[in-house]
Amino acid sequence: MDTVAQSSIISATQTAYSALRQMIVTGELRPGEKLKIENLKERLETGASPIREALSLLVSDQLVERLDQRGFRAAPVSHQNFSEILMLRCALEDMALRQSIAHADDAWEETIVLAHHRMARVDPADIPVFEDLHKTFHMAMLANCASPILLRYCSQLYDLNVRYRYLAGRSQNYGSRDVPGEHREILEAAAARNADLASSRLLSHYQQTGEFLRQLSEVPGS
Amino acid sequence: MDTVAQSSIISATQTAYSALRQMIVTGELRPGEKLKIENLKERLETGASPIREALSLLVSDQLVERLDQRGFRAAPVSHQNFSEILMLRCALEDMALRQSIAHADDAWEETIVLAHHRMARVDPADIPVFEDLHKTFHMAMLANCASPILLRYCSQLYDLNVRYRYLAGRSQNYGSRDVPGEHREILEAAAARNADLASSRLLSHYQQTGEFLRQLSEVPGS
DNA sequence: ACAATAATTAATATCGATATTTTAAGGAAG
DNA sequence: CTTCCTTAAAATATCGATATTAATTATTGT
Repeated sequence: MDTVAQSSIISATQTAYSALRQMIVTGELRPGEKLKIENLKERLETGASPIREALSLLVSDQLVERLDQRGFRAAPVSHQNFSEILMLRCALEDMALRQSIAHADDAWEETIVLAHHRMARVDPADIPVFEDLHKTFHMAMLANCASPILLRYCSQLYDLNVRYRYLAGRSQNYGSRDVPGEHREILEAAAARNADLASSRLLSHYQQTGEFLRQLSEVPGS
Repeated sequence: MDTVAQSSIISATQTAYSALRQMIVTGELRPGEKLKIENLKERLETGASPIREALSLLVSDQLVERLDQRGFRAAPVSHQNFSEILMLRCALEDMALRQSIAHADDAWEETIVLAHHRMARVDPADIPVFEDLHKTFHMAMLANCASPILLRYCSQLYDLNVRYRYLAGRSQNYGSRDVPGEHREILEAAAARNADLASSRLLSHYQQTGEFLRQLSEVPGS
């Protein structure tokens, strides 16, 4: 069969999953777009089975919808959906952050300082690198909450939100906002174990971004 | 190929998904148990592809775990996991119920009254029927919250919790508790649009069940 | 011309077979 | 007797092909 290819250690399904996820989050696959297996087989250079399985995984991440016997499509977007994501993120991350701080120890404090440092030193214009470190930073803040399911939900909602950021167009600068400063202040409050302050800063951070995105025109599905 | 079989309207994947879900929730497939495709092919009388896809869907429901290249297994259980589910359910259902009541209208009120009636009139000893109506009742209370993602999380957590009820053994009666009475009181508070009272009754309902289950011995995985 | 229906095309869902990888077993050496 | 390596068995992951189902186009009758 196929000579080398995905030989290595990682399965074709995982490869397809990561690639498709990336393509949907960045908007390369548009909201509502029909996801044809044949089509994706070529683009990802793999068989139908791994793609089908990857799409099934993405269904539960709410990035893909399965239509009865009519295959898959990228999840559609809407103002309503965006507002819901923002609202839920605030509620769940508030919960996670407070628990995280409640269990704070030196090791965790060092983790978040490091995650912040790594994010702060790269150029935010290098989107893929920055986005990755940005998520790592935010998740590190929550990671100490000892609630894997909650973390999973936060991670899912984070990705759904990032998708809207990409769809709104990444060339936007954030006006008069000092986003790095906001990050630093959230970090400082968390490191100081001040849950109320850290949470209020985090939620404000999200809501400002939410307000900003809300002003941009919605990207229509299909 | 196979003559009749899954002819009808519903796909083999959906059939396998429902069946496997049921088998895991009821404990027919034990926590931590290896889920061998060959094995399941026989039991469900279908091919490997639908089973594989169904298992992928269950992964995101957190009822199944995927191990690198070593297939699937039923999600393990633990006290910690149970506590987390209970905690999250209380937090998320509190949120959903309050929003549901905030949007209350006559149609919703009628829905929950009806759902309660249908649950109340069947014999709780008829487990499959009662469980179905019980979930329908609880979800109907939340359904008015206009937040599909939140509802989905609540539904997931509900199922994860039901699994623990099955694993703890369904023959248990709930001691001195008047569970039907608790349901009625939750319904009444919600119908009266008293969010604080309804929520406090709902959470107490869950926490009592939680305490009860916590006393039973944990079912070991594999 | 237009609706309804029939033929055609395209795409999905599923099967059966195969290559890869993991697990288990069996020896040989230390 | 234990450890490591080799070999055999089992199971997974994936492919290629096919039957089903949905979408599209052509056709016919009014």
